[in-house]
Amino acid sequence: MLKTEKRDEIVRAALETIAEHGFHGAPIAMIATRAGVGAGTIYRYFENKDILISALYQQIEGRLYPFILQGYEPKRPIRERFLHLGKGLLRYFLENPLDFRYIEQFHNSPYGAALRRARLQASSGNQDAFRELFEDGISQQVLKNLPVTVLFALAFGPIILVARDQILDFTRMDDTLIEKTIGACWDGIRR
Amino acid sequence: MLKTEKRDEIVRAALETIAEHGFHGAPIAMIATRAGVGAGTIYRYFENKDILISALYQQIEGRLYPFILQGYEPKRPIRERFLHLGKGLLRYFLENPLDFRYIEQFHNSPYGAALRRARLQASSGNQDAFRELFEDGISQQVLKNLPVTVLFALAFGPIILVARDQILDFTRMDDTLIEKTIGACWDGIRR
DNA sequence: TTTAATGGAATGAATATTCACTCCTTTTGG
DNA sequence: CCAAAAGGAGTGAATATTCATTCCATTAAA
Repeated sequence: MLKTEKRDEIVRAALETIAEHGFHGAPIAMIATRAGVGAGTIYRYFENKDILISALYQQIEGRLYPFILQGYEPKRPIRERFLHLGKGLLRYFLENPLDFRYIEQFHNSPYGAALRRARLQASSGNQDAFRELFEDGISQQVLKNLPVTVLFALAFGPIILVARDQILDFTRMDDTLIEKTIGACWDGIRR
Repeated sequence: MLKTEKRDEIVRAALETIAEHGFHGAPIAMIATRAGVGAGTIYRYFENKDILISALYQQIEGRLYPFILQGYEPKRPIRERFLHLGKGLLRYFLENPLDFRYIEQFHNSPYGAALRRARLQASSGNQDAFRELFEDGISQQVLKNLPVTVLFALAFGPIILVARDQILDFTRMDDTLIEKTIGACWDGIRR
C-alpha cells in the first residue's frame, strides 16, 4: 500500500468511527483496526490524537466549501445567492452524513469553540461567502437588520436540525422538501 | 446535611462540571469534590454514572417545561402561542446557561438520540405543547404545510444557535433582540 | 545488506466502580 | 432515663478497566 493510501485509510477510519461513536467512543485501537493498520502506525502519520482530529476537520472543510461554492455567483441578487448556499449546504450534509456528524461533534467540543473564537479575529476566508452575503443583504435593506450572528442562526439553525433529523432517521428529505425548507429559512431572514 | 440536600448537591455539582467540561471531562472524582462528598457516596444515590446523567436531564426538563408553559394559553391564536413558547424557551436558555449546555451535550450524545427515538413512539406529554401548536397551525392553514419535524427545525434551530452564541460570548441578546429573533422564526414557519 | 516502515504487545496514566470500614443516629432493653 | 446494640449513610483507598502513547522485534523496500 502506498504511503498516501495508508494515510487516507487512517483518516477514513477515524471519520467513520468518530462520526458514529463520538470522540470518546473512538479509541485509537478501534480506528487502527478499522483502517487495517497497527495502532502504532497511526503515530507515524499523526503526532497524536488531537492532531488527527484537527487534520480531519480541516480535510472535511476542504471538501465542503468547494462543493457549496460550485456555481456560486457573488454578483447575483441576495435571495438567489442565499438559496444557492443554503441548498448546497443542506445537500452536502444529507449526502455526507459522516462529515456532518463529525462537524457537529467537533463544534460541540472544546476544539470547535476554540476554532470559532480564533476565526472571529481573522476571518478565515471561506465562511466569508456567508458573512459577505449577509452584510450585503443588510446594507441593501433586503435582509432584516439584525446582527450577523443572529442571521447565521436563522439560516443555519434549521439546516442543522433538519440534517440531524434525517441522519437519525426521523425524517426523509427529498428535493422538493429541501427547496421548501431553504425557502422557509429565507423567509426568516428577509426583511 | 439532610439526605435530599446531599442528593441535590451531587446533582448540582454534576450539572456544573458536565456543562462546563462535557461528559468526558467530568470524572466522578471531580463531581464528588465539587459536591463536597466522597466519591463512593454518589453511588449511594445513583447506580452508576449513566443513571446520574439521565436523572439530571430529566430534572432539567422538569424545570424547563413549567417555565415555558407559565401563562401559556392553548386557546389563543397560533402566532401568539408560538411567540410565547419561543420567547420562553430562548429566555430560559439565556438565563440558565448551565442547563442549556447540559441539554446540548445530552442531545449530541447517544443518550439524546435514544431518548428522542423512544419519544417518537409514545409522545412524552411535555413537548406536546409544541407538536399540538404546529399541528393546529397546519390544519388552520396559518403555518406552512411542512412535516412537523421541519417546523420544529425552523423554530428551534435558530434559538439553539443564538443561545450557544451568547453563552460562548459571541453575541449579547437583550429583550428587543430576543423579540426580533423569535419574530423572525415566526416568519420562517408562517404561511 | 542497510534503512525505513509497520504492527501490536507493553506501559503508565486516568477513570469508574467497589468495598471494608467509620461514625452517627435511632432503636431497644434494662 | 440511660447504656448498649443495631442500622445504615458516608468515606476514600483499592481494584479493574480503558486508553493514548511508546518501543522494539519483524517485515518490506531500496
